[in-house]
Amino acid sequence: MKEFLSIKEFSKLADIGQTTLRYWDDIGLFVPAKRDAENNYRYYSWQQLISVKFVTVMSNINVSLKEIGELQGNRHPEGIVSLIEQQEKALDMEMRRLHECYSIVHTRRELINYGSMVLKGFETLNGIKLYKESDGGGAVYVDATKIAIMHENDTPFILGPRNKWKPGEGFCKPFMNFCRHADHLRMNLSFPIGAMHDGWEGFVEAPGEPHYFCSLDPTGNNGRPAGEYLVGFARGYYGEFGDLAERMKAYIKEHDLTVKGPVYSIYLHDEVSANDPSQYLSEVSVAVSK
Amino acid sequence: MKEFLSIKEFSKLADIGQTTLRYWDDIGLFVPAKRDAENNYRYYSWQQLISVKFVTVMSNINVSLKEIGELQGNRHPEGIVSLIEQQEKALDMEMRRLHECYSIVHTRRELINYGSMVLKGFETLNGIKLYKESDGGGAVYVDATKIAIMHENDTPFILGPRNKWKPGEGFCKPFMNFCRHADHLRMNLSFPIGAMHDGWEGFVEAPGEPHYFCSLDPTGNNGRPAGEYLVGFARGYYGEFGDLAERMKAYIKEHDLTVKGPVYSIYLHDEVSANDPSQYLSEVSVAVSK
DNA sequence: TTGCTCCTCACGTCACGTGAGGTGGC
DNA sequence: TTGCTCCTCACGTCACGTGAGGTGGC
Repeated sequence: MKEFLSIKEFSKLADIGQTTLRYWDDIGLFVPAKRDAENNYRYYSWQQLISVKFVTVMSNINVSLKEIGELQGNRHPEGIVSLIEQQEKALDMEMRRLHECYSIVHTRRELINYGSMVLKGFETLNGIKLYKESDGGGAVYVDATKIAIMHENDTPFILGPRNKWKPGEGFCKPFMNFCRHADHLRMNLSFPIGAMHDGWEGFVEAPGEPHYFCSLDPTGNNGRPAGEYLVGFARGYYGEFGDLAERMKAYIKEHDLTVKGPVYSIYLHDEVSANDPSQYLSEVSVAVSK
Repeated sequence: MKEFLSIKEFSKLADIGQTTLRYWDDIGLFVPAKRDAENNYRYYSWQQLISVKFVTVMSNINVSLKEIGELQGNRHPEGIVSLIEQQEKALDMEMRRLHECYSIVHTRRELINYGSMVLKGFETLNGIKLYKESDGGGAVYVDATKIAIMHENDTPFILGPRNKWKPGEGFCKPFMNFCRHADHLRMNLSFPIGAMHDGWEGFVEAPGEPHYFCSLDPTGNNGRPAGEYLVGFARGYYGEFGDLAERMKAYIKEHDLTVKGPVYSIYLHDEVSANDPSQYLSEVSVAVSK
């Protein structure tokens, strides 16, 4: 009549570590059904295999051992149901939170990958997106030094407040102001951040002073619509686009293009993915028609 | 030219606690851009608002600060992408795990609630399910002391191995054997557990010795099909059904019913939801036709 | 005697939280 | 002088993990 399990047997069947079981015993959360009077060995009943599982589940969903213990002492259906109801709600929120984190890292990964492809001249493109130069016959590779017309998909974002630039001041104040509005605009600042100029003239005048910052949240209610864009790339620090504006201007003139609508700047490689500011990479795009 | 932020300002804008920032500085994970030479005040740059957000996101998805720190020291696109790819997979598993936990507590809550309704004679039924006595005209209340015919929905489960009962032995060995097969049968023992007899005769012979145990996993590939069932309730310890078999037998004879198929026992209130074994509540059901 | 399981006790770990006691500029 | 912000240092917390040293039955 072997009705009791040693700590090793119990640990194996319940899939819980022995040290965890000893700890739960120490704090009085889950005590063995029997103790050997001589050597103090712990013995668990088979029924405890059932009740211990509830403890592990609740612990797995981040209920503190204290809270679990309070219920273990006084188990009744209403108390258990009320705890479970609370935790179902908490779990729901936790899963939403994780999903947002997933969305954040996924968005960033796509930007970095895009940037890496640009730097490699799309050697690794692999047919995921089709980038076409306007003057070429078919699909050709584009690298970071080239200006090209590309078809871009919809890129949603949340637009921040309008920036105010005072002469001599850098990104600091407008950017901090953007951060301050995060809560109010329901922005999660962990998403990659982009920038926007109202129009082409504004960009040419002051490429480093965008009219808006934006949070590249895929659930955003605003964004860059799908379509044909003139696209250029620049390496270097935030807002430093080198001669990119000039090169794009020359391209527009040469190909007799008309640009319209806002100019979008997106950092593909930034603080997060590079040590050296000279290695940062941004994409500038503006809608075009012939 | 206020280009730097005090720890308080930075803490507010980034939504990270000051103690956390000091700790991250201590361990070298995320150090302020500047330190005041005189009073050792910490000053953060606005750019750090961007990079710190990546740290918080990675930390939020359970990447250890050590792992994050290793990348912070040597940031390059490939390393970041590789870490993110790993974490996307880990996040996916974590979300599945949480979803299973949700399913576990939800299933248990439904059983407890059902049990509580039974004990209250369905006073709180509220039209969620329709329980009918076979001899009554319409829908009537059923309590734990009554035998009744009810329409039951599909109840999925995973069936364990066939139990072997030796005379004089209790639940212990068969139940432990069931637990031992958990991994192999892809059962999560945290789900509520039920039992099954092959047929009515087997149940009447030995109500406390079911032929199978089962895990009430809603994704199970087996289960009690939807249909009309003769249902009875019993209070008391595992496998102790009192005179329930006799009462059900009398009901069958009186109403000239034919029972068929397996007999299902489900614990509505058990170890988890009650202190006192005399308060445990189980439901026994078997398919019937007239 | 050897190997195995179990015990207790002390200390470590991870990512902070919480005061205590002191500084520095308006 | 008062209030505010910042500092360091020490200790606490939560849920264990990790030996160290010892027991007890085959």
